[in-house]
Amino acid sequence: MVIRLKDGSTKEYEAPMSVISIAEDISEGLARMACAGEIDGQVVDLREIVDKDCELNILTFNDEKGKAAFRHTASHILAQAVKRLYPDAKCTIGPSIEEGFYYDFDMAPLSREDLDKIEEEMKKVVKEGAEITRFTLPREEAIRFMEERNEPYKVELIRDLPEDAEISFYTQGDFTDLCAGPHLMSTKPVKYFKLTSSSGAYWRGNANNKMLTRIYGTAYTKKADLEERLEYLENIKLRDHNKVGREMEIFTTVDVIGQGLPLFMPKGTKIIQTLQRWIEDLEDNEWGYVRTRTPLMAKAELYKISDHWYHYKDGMFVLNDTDDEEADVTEDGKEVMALRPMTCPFQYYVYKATQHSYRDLPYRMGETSTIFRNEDSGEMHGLTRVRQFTISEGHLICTPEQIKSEFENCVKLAKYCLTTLGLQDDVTYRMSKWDPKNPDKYLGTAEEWDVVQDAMREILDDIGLEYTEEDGEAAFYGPKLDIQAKNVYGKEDTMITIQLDMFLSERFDMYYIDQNGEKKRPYIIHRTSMGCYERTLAWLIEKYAGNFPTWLCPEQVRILPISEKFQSYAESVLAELKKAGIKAAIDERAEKIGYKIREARLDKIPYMLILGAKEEENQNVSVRHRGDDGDMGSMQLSDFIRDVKEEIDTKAIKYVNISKNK
RNA sequence: GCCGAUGUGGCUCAAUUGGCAGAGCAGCUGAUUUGUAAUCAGCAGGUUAUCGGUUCGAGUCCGAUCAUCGGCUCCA
Repeated sequence: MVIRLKDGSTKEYEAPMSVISIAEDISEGLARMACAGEIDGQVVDLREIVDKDCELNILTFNDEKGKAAFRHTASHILAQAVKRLYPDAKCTIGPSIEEGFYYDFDMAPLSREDLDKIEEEMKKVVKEGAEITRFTLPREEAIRFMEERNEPYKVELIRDLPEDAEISFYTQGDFTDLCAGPHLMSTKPVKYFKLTSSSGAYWRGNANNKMLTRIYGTAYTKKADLEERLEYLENIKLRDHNKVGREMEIFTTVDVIGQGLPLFMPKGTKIIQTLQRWIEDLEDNEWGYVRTRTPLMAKAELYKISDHWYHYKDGMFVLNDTDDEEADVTEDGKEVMALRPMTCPFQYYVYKATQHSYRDLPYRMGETSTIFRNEDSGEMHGLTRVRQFTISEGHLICTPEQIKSEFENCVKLAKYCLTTLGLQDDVTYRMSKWDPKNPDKYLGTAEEWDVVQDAMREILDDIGLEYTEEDGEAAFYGPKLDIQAKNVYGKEDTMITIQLDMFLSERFDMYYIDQNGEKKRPYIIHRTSMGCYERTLAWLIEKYAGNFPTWLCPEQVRILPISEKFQSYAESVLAELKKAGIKAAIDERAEKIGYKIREARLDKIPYMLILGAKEEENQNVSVRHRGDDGDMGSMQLSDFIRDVKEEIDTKAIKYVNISKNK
């Protein structure tokens, strides 16, 4: 047989051979590094026997799939250690994940000390360096095998496998686990690992199932890589918006006000105001939007028309609620109301308030819209998951012919916003589809969903966007293009969403008059340009570690006179800056200049002007910025103002900390 | 909502087995008038998240509630 390798070369063998033997034949070093194989694009175990011509790739820790096999083996080592220390623990599943691995056990919760002990036991397992072997069993024997070992979750997993599935097991020393593989050849190479945390996790990810104990860990081939990762986890605190944002006095929370209800302090408010003014002017002046301002609450009736009442009532703050879901008034005659969880129907009524001809379309409505969602108590987090937030909301009412270009423009606008903020490379695009297995959660029929999803896919393909598709992530009224970003901890959130709605114009009886004088149903696009201000601000804090682009900074220049003698000069400089529309302030404290510079840095102010005798004499300023090499020397004030103004006006991203998140 | 951890001045942290709540930074008042990461002195700041219990005595032990954090689940 002829084996083609990654580098284009070929190897010929008379008899069938295992992947690992072929790796050994290529080079001893490669065999040592090998984590898994890839035959014609299919990931396989190192023990896989190759018996025909194929393309073979030996995967090492440097390949994502090799890394996964390595860390999956680490999760088995974890399971082996847990079973030794806690023989009653029941094994469930233990996959590799992006930055490591986890394993879920049915056992009592663990403390950090427990994790340390398990880690010690894992070190013993690795030191023993047991060979890992694979075997398969027929279905009934496999079930019996796990029943004998008192592993009910494994039995359940086997029973749920397709009838024709091959049921494989891996053994390392005194531990055997049901597992599809692939795995390393022994436990020996997994030298550098760390158990990072433990938490609860539902069996099979279902909240109705039992809560298991999950142990998270990470593993590397090199000590330095592990240390780098652990150091990164430590340094995350310097970016974490929830910590940095509070320290910088951007926002705070108060126990008696409640969960998910952040208070923006003057600095945070100024940043949001800057963003909001930018977005509103941008949409209205350059993208053809009209602005609306609609109520924050409405009668239950409205949400019944939109169907939110039936699909989303648990997520709404309902006022004067009754036991009778259909009742529009309480027993003592009060109207049942709800705070709005979205803006859609409100803007629809703005559209409906006047009659529209096809000539009026597309009709693009924008609103800086505050909405309320009654999130479960455990869900709130900093500024990224809150119960009240304000979104750059909008709905576009258009004819069928316009839907494509309007959708495309929404994507362009979102991309423009992201690029302006320097976030364009940190996002992924996801087409969020309905869940065909769960049609009750959605309006409409499978046929209707197919039509609109196909339409969206066609638009996305035409734009040439790179995107993934995911079932079960759609809105109940239509599919979405979600623009996703990860926070510093790697958790993904939707930042921007653009949605196609095919049902609500019918429900709200919206129409336009076409060329023939006939009433026609418009199409609706729900969209946001820059998402919600809370989440976007959180993202910016983490992206720039609080060192925002100058145009967003609540204080752009701090004036630092070296003594009170230069107070009047400082005031004249301040006046010049203010006249130019630059946000500046004088530091009037009498401390040493070095101390003031440090304070300005902690406040993450972009520019510091140092004023003393030299500057006053020359009528100039000594400039430092917050970057690593902060000294810009002295220059004429007018030159400085010109440069800063240009930076602000063009929304340039200069002198900000943009070192990449690892 | 579920599992776990945490909660002491604005911030960071102390407080032996249950035995007088303390320090640094920030703040305020003076003094100092300073050239690139910390000038000196003084003052003030607390019902130890809240409520209840055990105890002669609770920051410390127990219970409940609230909030925060790490996850799970959820996120129109």
